[in-house]
Amino acid sequence: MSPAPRSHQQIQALLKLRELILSGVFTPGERISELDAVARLGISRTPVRLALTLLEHEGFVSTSPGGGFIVRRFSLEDIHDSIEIRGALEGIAVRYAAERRPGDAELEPLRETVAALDTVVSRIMKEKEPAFEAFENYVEFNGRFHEQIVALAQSPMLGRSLQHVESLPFASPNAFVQLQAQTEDRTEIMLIGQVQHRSILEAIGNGEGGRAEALAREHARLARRNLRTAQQQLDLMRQVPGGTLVVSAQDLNDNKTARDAGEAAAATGQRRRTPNHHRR
Amino acid sequence: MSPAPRSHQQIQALLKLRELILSGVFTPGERISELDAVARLGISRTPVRLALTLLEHEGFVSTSPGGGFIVRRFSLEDIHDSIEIRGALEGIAVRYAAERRPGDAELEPLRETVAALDTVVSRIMKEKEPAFEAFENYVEFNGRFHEQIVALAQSPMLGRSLQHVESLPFASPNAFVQLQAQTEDRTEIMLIGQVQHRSILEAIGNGEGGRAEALAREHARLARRNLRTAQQQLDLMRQVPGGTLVVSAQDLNDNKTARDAGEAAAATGQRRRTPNHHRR
DNA sequence: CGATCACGTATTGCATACAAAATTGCGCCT
DNA sequence: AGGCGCAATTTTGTATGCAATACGTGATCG
Repeated sequence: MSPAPRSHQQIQALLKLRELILSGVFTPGERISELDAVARLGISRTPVRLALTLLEHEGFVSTSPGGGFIVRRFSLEDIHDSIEIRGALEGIAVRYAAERRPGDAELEPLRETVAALDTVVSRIMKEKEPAFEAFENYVEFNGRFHEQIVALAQSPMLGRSLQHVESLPFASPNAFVQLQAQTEDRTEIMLIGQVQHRSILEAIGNGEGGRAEALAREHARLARRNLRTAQQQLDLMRQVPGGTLVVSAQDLNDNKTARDAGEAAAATGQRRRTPNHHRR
Repeated sequence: MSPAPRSHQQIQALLKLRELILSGVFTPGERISELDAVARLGISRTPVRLALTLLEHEGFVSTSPGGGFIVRRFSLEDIHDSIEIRGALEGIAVRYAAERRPGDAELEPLRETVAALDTVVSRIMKEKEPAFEAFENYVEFNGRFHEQIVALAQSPMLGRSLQHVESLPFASPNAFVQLQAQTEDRTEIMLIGQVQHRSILEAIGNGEGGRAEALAREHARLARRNLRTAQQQLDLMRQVPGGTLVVSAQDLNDNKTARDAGEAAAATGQRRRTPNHHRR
């Protein structure tokens, strides 16, 4: 009937819940009851329940032993490993791409993206106070670059695995770019990154599979360098997509001592309910 | 109250549907309607629907444009790539394991598994007609080996990604072992595989991360060799877990010509309904 | 004779109602 | 006074009913 409302409730529930988790409304370790979510979203239990199950597969929540869902906690090591995994998968992608020996026409879109990145990066490096808009451009073309190398691999399975890894937002190629904009050594990092972009393109064009793979892996590790920076200033971490899900070992202990008995009960596999949660 | 019936309907639905798909009752490309599944399973629509959604995330089915699910088709390239991805992830796992420099006590379980594999392999190679039981033993210890190297990596994210890849059964480490039992060059393959097992263990023990990674990757490629064997005799493919989901380019064309107009309609994004599907 | 529009039917999607399981709090017994 | 057990309430899990959407078929008009 109405023009757009074919957007199903499931999708709405999924998006809203993901947003609530990422924005920190639901804190890591917190238990999400269906009724909570239903009351918050105004959507009935069936689609909410389905959305929560999907979020579990995406890794945002895990099922509690007694039933129900809890928001997952992630450590800095988890982010570190996710980046490494993404690098390995992108490495396979560019190796496949190189070994297929794509024609010039096929490589043209990637060439254009790299050229666009060249322009954006050089502009950012020239200006002392780079405009916010410039970084948005960088995010756009950087994302496109990563999409294109995966597309060039022509491997549905590879795309599937990468999509799964990047469902955790801090594993995506653009996760640390906005943060990078505020760091001191951003010019150095962007320079290195752009050299790697060009080198990967060159390696694919030359059919140098091994070189392309090594480059892609090392390229991903640039994100780990940014991660270390964010690690030192934890307030920066809050700006990283999904950064609110990260709980340091320090915080973990704090939580533990704060929740004392309750946490112990949860550890024994007991269901832990939020004590008094009156609503409406 | 009752001892076991706490096994929920969702899980039953998931298991049964997965079994129906893997056993070939639902053929690749076939549309699965909820009502079909409900009638077949005797479970109400809600858990069936949820199970189908889960199967979608596992990769067994995909959503049809007009709604509903269709059984996914996999090509031999998809299997090839899945194995490569598993190899890459296991490579990271053993590199992490090596770089952690685990103590002797920590490595002991892996040592025992490798020793057990030594025994099984040497027994299989001695006998002219190796007992079926021996291969079952091999499957058990081989699976344990792969579990243990992932555990040694101590990386939840890595475990998560591997679990996702191996949700497609033909990507699992043991997928081709039963098939391997029937091939001519099984002694050679098992010999190589076992040497690799030992070498990986040695590399982890010595802290040789790069070597361990290279070995794990090459080890996974043994499965690709088996895949090539199965490729030549497509009847062998039916013995591989999930092999019924594999549709060669040849079969794809056959299906296409057979379904002619209907397939064309589906290609335009129209919903395609099974014409007359009387039941009961 | 063909094409288009309208109507009928079947299937998906959502919401609610009901049943079962579990946890918490209270009471009783030791 | 403390621990164990029972009961009540909250919450999850399942089933069914209803509404909306989309497809197929038939009829009518050009």
